[in-house]
Amino acid sequence: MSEAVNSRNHQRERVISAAFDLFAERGYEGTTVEAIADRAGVGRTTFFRMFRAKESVVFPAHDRLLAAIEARLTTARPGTEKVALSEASELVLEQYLREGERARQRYALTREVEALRERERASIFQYERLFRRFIHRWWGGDRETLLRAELAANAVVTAHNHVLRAWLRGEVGAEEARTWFREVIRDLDSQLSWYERPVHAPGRREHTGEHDGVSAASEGGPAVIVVRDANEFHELVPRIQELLE
Amino acid sequence: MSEAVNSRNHQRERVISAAFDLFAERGYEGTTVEAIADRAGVGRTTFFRMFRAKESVVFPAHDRLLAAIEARLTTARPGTEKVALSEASELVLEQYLREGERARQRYALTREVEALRERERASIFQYERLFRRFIHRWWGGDRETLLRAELAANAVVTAHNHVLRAWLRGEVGAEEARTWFREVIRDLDSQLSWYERPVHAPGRREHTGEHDGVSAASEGGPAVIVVRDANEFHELVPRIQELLE
DNA sequence: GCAAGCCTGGTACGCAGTTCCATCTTCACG
DNA sequence: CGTGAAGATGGAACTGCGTACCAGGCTTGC
Repeated sequence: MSEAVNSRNHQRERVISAAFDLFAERGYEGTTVEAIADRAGVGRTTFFRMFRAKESVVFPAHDRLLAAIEARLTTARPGTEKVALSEASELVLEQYLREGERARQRYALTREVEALRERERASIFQYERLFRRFIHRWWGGDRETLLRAELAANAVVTAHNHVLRAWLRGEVGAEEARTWFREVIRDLDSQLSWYERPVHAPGRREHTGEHDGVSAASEGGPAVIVVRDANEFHELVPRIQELLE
Repeated sequence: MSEAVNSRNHQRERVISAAFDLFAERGYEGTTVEAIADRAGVGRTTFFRMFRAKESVVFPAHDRLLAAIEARLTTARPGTEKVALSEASELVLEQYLREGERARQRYALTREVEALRERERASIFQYERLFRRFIHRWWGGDRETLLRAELAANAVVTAHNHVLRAWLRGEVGAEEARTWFREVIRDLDSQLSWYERPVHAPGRREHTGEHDGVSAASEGGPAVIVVRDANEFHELVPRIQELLE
């Protein structure tokens, strides 16, 4: 965590800001990479070392986000897959909400510029593929379940994006978006179950209390418990106890 | 239907063939637009008049296909929407089966070249949007059904592409692909019906037992608890309770 | 303090895609 | 047939993205 690294992060931030400023002033196509580099006080070469392409500066957090999702999905255990799925998507939502105005700027930009829309689609496909990979694995990993896993993954991503876009367009506030998203995921639940229904017999799945708003992942070591509504925690204690055993 | 039009179509065919030949010889990136134009005996300028971009020569029938789908969907009447949906997707499948080897060449090319994969995704999104537009209209066209229309459209397109890809990879023959596709669409039927079912009133969902603890996230939000030793969980309950308040 | 690396920025290059213009073909009409 | 208009063609020049290469400055380790 040396000074050099810190300064590089700062430099990177400066480039991103310069880019967004210029995009706002002259539009995306009207802004050359050279202009961005100049305003940020770096060379054109350095820009391309920081970002693979001009488009990439618009979605700078994408890779980190993908990694975070993968990390969250990896923690899923039998019975907690749906919570993992829901919370992993929520990571994306939260990232955007955190970015706030810049995310909305990017959205406005993306609406206008075809090249950026393509870029956005590429991101969405990466999310879908990631989710599909995990769901497919959870559901057995054989060829017959692949299509269902794909459908399930796409459904989650689509639902998430639907809510996200509403927020990006300013149609709902941050808190509304959160609750709406949870609602949508809950609505989707039966769909995912349907998709999960395998062609042949599934491995049995004991009741784990996932519908009770609590999930737990535990394998001997430390246990992590997620309680969706802290106010009803005491009602859930028996369930949690059960899950931990 | 003059001689000129005929000759132009022929010329266009020559360019496409030249492009595919060169892609096979030197790869996509290794082939310049100038080389394609030269081999086809036309000018570089003419190439860009025929195809918007280098990528476009790889998917030359795309626009026509979109139009055909739209035409088929337009003929849907109350009660025949699902047939229209199924047959419209089948148009795509049939187009590929008709193209035969060239379609498989394109698929192989698309697997290797990122730019072409992006292009393919863009096509898929166009299909999804088209289907969504129609489904949404069929289901009333109000905001509440939009998400469900989106989910339904994506499900159809995803299922179709799944089968199509199996054929493109040579895993199934043409006839198998056709029957499999119909089978898949039939399986999807109950899903589409579910998606069609209107959303619960925007007011409030009544408090059913199975959703306990999940819905009321407005206060406090989810809590995450880490228990270092799951075995001692019960001893920690009072303290956790305390922390949550 | 010196040498071995890396980060930086500059130059040059290839190529996609656009614009402009001169030339050639096609077609309609007298 | 002939002629003029409209449109199609190809060439040349230009912009800008992305890459390769190189030289100079800065950090890092000994």
